[in-house]
Amino acid sequence: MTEPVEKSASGRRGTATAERKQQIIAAALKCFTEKGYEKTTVADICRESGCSVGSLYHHFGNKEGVAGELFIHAIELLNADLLRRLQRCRTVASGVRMVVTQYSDWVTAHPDFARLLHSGDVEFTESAHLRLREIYRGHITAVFEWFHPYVVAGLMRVLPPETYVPLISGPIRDYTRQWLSGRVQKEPAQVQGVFAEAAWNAVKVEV
Amino acid sequence: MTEPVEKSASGRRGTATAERKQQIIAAALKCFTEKGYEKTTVADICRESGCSVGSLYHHFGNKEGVAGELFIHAIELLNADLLRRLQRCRTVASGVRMVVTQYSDWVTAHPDFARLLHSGDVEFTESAHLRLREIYRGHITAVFEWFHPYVVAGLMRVLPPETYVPLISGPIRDYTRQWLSGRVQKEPAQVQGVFAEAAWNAVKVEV
DNA sequence: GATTTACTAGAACGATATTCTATATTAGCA
DNA sequence: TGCTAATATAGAATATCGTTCTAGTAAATC
Repeated sequence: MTEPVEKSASGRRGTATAERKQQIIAAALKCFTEKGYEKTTVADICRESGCSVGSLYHHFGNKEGVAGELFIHAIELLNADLLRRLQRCRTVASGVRMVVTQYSDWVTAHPDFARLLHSGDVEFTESAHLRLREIYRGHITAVFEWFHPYVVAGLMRVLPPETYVPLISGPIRDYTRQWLSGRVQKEPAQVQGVFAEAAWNAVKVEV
Repeated sequence: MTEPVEKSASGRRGTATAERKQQIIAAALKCFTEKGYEKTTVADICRESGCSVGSLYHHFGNKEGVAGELFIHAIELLNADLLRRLQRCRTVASGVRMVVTQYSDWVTAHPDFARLLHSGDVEFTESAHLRLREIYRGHITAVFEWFHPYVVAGLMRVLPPETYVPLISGPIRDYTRQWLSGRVQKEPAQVQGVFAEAAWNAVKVEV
């Protein structure tokens, strides 16, 4: 199980390579969405993208490699969208609520990505795992930096650091999970109000 | 893929069969805990339990069948434990807090079961799926019945029914997930106070 | 005791992820 | 431009693993 190549992409070759990888990624997303990760075969992905197994393994190392890149791509879209929307908030309350509403809007708009992110059965290669940890750390740091001034100003409760994320995002994530598995009907975006309010309630300073 | 046999267990044969099934279940739990569901092979389970493939398939139909029974067993332990502890509560506030503290106590005490319940990559047979839905429905009903009088009495907020579970249990479940994946160190039981308080805060009637 | 049913065993099978070998294409450079 | 090394593609071969099949054993029932 050798790691896939990662080379400087110069000229025509580079863009062609990037396109091919993109085709495979797109085909994989389609297959995973239709049949789930476990049930899509690499033959499926090859058929859908029109590439050979050799080519797929050359670029991604293995099936997990494909899923890993797709997963990371999805995470980065989600994270970037949050930071963008968070920058526009002008009060702590709206910032906390935004964490919830952005998440529910995003998963409602991109259920295929959401399903992938929640699926849990994607095992990662060592390198993807490390990269993911790094991305998570960076994102959390950026979000905490946004909130930090308000904590200092006494507008947000001081809590054990590792509890903020579950307190604010836990309920909407839990609801989303149930929605993806078909246990509840209403889209996350339709019930975000309740969860956004609860999130602010959980971290605001009592009057 | 024929369904496994399910016969009346009478005499020596019956107990021997039950023991054998139990051995397989126990071996499976051990393997899943050590290597994860996907990476344990049925050969692993057979080796660990000392049975043959034929025997395993006779009793459980397939690998999912083993995981399904284990999963259901775990869920039922968890649910029964909650209902037992909930019955001893004498106020709404303590009941809501109990939902959180019981969960965190239980997953801390049974991390192997917790890992299985959170793993997400167990696909179920049709019958296991239906049984699971039934169990979930019954449990939710029982829990809601306990809380109902308090809602009627105006001591708990009236919210969309499908939001109670995420509001109360979402944060601790989310935290547990992070704990199981190694992203946070403290056991759920060590931070349950914050989440129990938040749960009550989310559903209590404002003064 | 005979017969049916439940159980066990392990070989055989089929599907699928992965590796291997060969070939083609492109980039870099003399 | 032609040569060489690095990249990329293709598909056959391999290995692993879930599942099925066939045969044999033990227990229950009559």
